Amino acid sequence: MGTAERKQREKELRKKQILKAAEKIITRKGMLSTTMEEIAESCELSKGTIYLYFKNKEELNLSILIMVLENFTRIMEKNLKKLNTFEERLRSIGESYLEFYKNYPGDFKIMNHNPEQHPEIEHSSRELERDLLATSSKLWGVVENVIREGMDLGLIRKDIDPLEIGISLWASSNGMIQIMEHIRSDAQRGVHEKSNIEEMDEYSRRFMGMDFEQMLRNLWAAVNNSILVKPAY
Amino acid sequence: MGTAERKQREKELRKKQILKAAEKIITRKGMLSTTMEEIAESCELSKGTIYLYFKNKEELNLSILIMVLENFTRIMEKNLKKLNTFEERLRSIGESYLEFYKNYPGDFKIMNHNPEQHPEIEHSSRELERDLLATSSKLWGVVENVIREGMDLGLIRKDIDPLEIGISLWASSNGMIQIMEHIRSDAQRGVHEKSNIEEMDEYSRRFMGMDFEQMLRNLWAAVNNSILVKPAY
DNA sequence: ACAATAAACTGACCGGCAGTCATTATGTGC
DNA sequence: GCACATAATGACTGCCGGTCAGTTTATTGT
Repeated sequence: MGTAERKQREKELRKKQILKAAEKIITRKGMLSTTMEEIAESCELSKGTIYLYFKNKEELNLSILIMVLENFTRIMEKNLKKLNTFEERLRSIGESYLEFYKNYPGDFKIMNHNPEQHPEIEHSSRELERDLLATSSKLWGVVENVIREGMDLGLIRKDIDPLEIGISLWASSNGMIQIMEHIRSDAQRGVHEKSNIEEMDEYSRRFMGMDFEQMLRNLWAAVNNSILVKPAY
Repeated sequence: MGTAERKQREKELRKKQILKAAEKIITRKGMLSTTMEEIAESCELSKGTIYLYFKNKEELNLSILIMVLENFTRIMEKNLKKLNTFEERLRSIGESYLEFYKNYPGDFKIMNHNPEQHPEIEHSSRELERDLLATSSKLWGVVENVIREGMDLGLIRKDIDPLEIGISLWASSNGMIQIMEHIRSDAQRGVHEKSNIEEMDEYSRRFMGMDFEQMLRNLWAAVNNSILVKPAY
């Protein structure tokens, strides 16, 4: 009798529906401003029902984060598949990141959202934690593989850890974009509609006299240069 | 008659007292978990009074952020003054950052706290915005000056923008530490007491098999190498 | 077809917190 | 010691995350 299985599938489906609906709102309003009530309304359920599928708001947010990370990894992998030379592939990682930031600014913000810890509150399920760790590990792994590829080709110094480079690139990109968000929000607190690269560029130029994308590319170049056997000065 | 002036001074003093008290709590509990009531209690005032000195919680948080940034800039400048050679001074910037992270983990968290924007809510005062921008500009400026010094000595390539390097270093360091916080909080959601370098290192080694400080230093080296005239491989 | 049982769903309610405001207390000038 | 301004208060409002007793809907056994 497949009823139990169908029930299970339906339950998973509902969960996905809620996640999708929540993502839609959160990408517009941000995690903090979005209320559980709003999410419930948008998928035509009551607030209580949401809590049948997610223990609390934090778990819901975490689940969305996992979804977004998976999505980004997919994009990055898709872009990598199209390319043949190692140089292109190394460059492609940064480009994917920038592309994601441009095309999905809301999701990007989710990706970089760092939840504040409340020591008193009971923490989210171990399972979800493991999922998140696994998902981000997979993401870094993709970068790691490209670096490793470069090592095999003798193009990248073998005395460094490929994962370390992956994380460095990732970290510095995040940091750079965050600093830009900071500058933008300092400059235009509460007035803007949504994050986009043109706006970012404008502020970047206005306040620091330089192009944002160019800065990001230069930073990547800096990291890349230091890992290549023959740096391209 | 100096009464008005004294009143003014007293008002400023109160504001500082509130800020100090708030900082003390926030460094322990974080910005989100700290309530206005708690802050009020800790400086023996009522909640309403706090709102006479700060328009809302966001403005209070922003004022604290400015205070923390000023403090960090002071530390960085103090460390720079002690050193004579350019190489030491360049290195010192990164070390100051790490030192601040180790010694004032709560303040460090404030420094990296990115407030979510609520478009509906009226934004904070223009004056405060300008203060924040001026303060962070001053911070980057310190880095910029060291880079410029290196250029004058012919040790740093002149075809790059010193401010850009300053921001890059700052951004990548922030990003790196944030990613570590992420990993740590993924691994140990809600269980830890407070941020400290030993704990960070433990997680860094456990999950990525590498030392956190070493990673940070390597990242700085990467950026530095790409700006030096003769990279030190 | 229908009762028994389980599973999904609801929304009124609770507690906590940001922010408000009518009222009270304190200090200053005359 | 009175008039006035300024500082401070805390009860109150509205919002939101989270709960739970009760209701609706689906499934199973006979």
